[in-house]
Amino acid sequence: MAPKRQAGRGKRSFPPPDKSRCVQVPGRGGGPQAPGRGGGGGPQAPSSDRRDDASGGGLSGPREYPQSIIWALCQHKQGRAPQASFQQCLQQTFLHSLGSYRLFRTASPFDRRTTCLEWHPTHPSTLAVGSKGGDVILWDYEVLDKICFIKGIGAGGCITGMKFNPLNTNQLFFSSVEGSTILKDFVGNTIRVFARTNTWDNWYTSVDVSATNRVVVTGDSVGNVILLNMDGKEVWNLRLHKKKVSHVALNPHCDWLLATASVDQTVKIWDLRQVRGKSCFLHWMPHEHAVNAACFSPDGARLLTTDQHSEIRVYSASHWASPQLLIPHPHRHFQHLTPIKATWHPRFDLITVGRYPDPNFPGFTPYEPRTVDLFDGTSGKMVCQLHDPDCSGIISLNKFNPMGDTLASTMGYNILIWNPEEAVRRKQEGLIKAMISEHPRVSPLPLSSISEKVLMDIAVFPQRFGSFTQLGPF
DNA sequence: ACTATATGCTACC
DNA sequence: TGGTAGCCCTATAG
Repeated sequence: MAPKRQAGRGKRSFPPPDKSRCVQVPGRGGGPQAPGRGGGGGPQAPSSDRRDDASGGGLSGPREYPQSIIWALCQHKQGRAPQASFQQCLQQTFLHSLGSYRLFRTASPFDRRTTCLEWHPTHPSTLAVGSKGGDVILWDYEVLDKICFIKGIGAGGCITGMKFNPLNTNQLFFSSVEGSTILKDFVGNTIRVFARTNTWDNWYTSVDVSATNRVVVTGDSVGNVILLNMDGKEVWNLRLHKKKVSHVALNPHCDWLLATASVDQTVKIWDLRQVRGKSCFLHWMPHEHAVNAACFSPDGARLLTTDQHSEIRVYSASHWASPQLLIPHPHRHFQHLTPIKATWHPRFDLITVGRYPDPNFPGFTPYEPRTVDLFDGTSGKMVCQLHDPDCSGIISLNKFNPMGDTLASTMGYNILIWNPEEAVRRKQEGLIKAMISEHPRVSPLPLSSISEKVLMDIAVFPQRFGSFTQLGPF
């Protein structure tokens, strides 16, 4: 038998929090044990063991009717293509490009595990990552030394939730094991304290913010949820769950709709306007295990839940009573692992989640790689797996940036950035730039004169190409 | 190579 | 309903 462990149990006296905060640049640029190329971005070994089920469908032949992006673009430009089919075609194209995603850059700036990951809402290459010691890094991965580092308190400082202030993107909301939900600027100055427990026995576990409704929601480790306005005034504070609240999420399109997930093995949907107590939920979704996360889809119509064992669920707002989709997926809980959370892609119907291979999960194979798995959000089929042979750890958190072309992951102490093969991209961008200077709009160009690869890029990521923004429906 | 360490969760009394 | 023994079994530093 394994030796008896005593970590993480019972009452322990924590070191008194050192409240002094300072700003510093982390000393370990890439980290001594960074997987291969901390901050570097050198040539990448191709990942040979990726399974790419998507390649069967999409762009096998450029002129194949009707999946060809050129066909779809023509149809769309002439106002003929049904929106759904065009969107589907773009998704197929994106899936195809996922096959070329490689580990682009890594960083290991912390002295403890990463616990939290959030992209900047408008700057496409900047992300914030929080750690178990309360440290936070703000990192522009395109500019190697452009970082902010907010020092945490060390033991017991764990960042549990993070959200850029939608009213001022130079500020971040944090919930923390240190016992507060707080708004700070990038230098670490406290702008406002929204909640404080004043005890080591209870702490905040998650935070979300609505810009339209001007409210802040935060959950704690004993089941309470607090609703506050942007000034920090408490609207209500109620015990909505029997155990720790693991996640709170406001619906992006319906700002009075709240989802809460808990280790009490339930997810609940609430109407913020009429919450009175734990029995006032609109809907109640019991799960087989504790639940790590409940995320609304970008259009607000669906809810994605991740449990602590082997289930990912998708619920539809039109029918909360039973899940629309139940995806079996190994991501079991372990005490010293950051809980695995599945997320939506911001623009396509895709779900991203880290795999923790489990000998008891059907289909387990020895030495099964710890991949990042992507699922189709409607069929539930796995469409792609990302893996880099130099990154052997379990990847707990995964999030695509708001533009949808870059994936950030966290693996233990490390931050990983996945991008389409860099050389290919640069080449394409060079091509596009040349095209733009020659032709300010794509319309006068005969479609046959543009390579399919270039068209695909314009269609899927028009934001990259300035003047083409008007082309798509997004 | 080996060990200590790190605010999880469940079942049970 | 509260306290805790037993179990889940990673990844890092020394």
